[in-house]
Amino acid sequence: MISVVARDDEVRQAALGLVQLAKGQAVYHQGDPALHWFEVISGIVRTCRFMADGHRQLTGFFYAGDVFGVEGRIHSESAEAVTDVVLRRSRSAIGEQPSLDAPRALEKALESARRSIFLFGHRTAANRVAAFLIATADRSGIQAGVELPMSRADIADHLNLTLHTVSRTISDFARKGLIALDGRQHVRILDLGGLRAIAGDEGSEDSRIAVGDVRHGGSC
Amino acid sequence: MISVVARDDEVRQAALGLVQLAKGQAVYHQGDPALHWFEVISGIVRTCRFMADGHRQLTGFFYAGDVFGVEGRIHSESAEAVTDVVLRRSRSAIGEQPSLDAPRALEKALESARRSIFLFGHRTAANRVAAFLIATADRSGIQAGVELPMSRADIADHLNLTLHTVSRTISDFARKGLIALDGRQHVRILDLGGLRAIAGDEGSEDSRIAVGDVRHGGSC
DNA sequence: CGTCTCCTTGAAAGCGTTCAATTACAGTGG
DNA sequence: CCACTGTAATTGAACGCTTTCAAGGAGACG
Repeated sequence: MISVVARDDEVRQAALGLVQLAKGQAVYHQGDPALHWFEVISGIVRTCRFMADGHRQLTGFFYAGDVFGVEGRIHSESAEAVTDVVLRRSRSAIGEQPSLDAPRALEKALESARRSIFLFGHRTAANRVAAFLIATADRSGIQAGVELPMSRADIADHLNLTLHTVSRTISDFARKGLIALDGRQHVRILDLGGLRAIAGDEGSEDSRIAVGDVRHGGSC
Repeated sequence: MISVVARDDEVRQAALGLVQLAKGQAVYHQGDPALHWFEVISGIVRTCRFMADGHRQLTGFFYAGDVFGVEGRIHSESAEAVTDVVLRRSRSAIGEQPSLDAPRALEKALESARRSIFLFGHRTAANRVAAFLIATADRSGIQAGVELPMSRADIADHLNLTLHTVSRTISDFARKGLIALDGRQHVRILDLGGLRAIAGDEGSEDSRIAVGDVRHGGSC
């Protein structure tokens, strides 16, 4: 992991507020003052939080166009480069100088947080991994293929599972013919319908919400 | 929405954009157009999402001062009154008429979403229930006592557990002397330190990312 | 006093974790 | 180009926790 760019704490700033980081480097750390927020220009970033018991919780993966680091005065999570990345740095949206883009950044941040909650809501390991694969495929753009540049441990900490369970589940999917593994980090989706069935949801948010006049939870 | 208030009150409250709902009633349903967002004046509201497999996911509890319903064009979750509630209704923050309070509402929504993610991140049932009790105690205001107006099923769906496991865990805590149960819905915390230890985090670190004070003209 | 709903508790089964070992892969140097 | 080496991923087996199935109890309300 040769650092051809800036070091962790001395982020190099180019003319346009662009920041380049090598794979594995930290954008900022949990507890740092939240002076800026970031937009991903290229590459992938993960945000994570280190709990008192030592285990790591991954709160999101951020792709090109995504925004992260929108928080109060102090970053409650760390942000790290999953791949080599280029970011655009913007002044903090909150508290001080309100930028025009700030509300949009907040919306995107909220959307991302909701996506995480949605993933967690799935009950079983198969549910979560399937939902994760579908969601990742959607965001990667390529329809039938999913790139997984993050490690199994990253996925595990994102889904609140162990890397063993993630690995097992992915292998199971391959065994059942739902997906095909082209190397470790590339997944071809063979049976999207089956995957969706396992995930237990429709996958797309706005288009089909089958809420007729179904009275949920009668005692409400 | 359905109003259970007397006529004269209704008129008075409508002028202020206030809405009153009885326990169990829905504020809006999943899939409804998101024309407004809401601030809790009194009482407690839950937001929930119904998954395709039939199970319910509770994405948050909202207390006085909290804001919910800040979303895109369509509500991706339902909102329901856990107790009798009074709400203030505001015009939708997103897309159309930008209100001055909109960014603040977004910030609060984001804070709430992060809180949920934080809860989910805990590994075991004991972890999650302990974290939930501490968080709820903090928000309820009363230090050593926690009111739990929501059902065990609500808590379970919030923590992604079954109501059985929630019940068992709470009973265990009581058996170990960490808490005392005064009826089903009131919990006295006897050993906050022990509870924190089980929760596996400090609990207070997160409560400070709140966005309370928006500073005007402050320098970076 | 009965009924209803919600909560608690028990026992067994299922699933994910843990511990432990093996295998695939990328980077390096011969 | 191929062997070597360290890291990441896969797989196996036993354990433990949560769920599931099933039953019993506690309040609330008429």
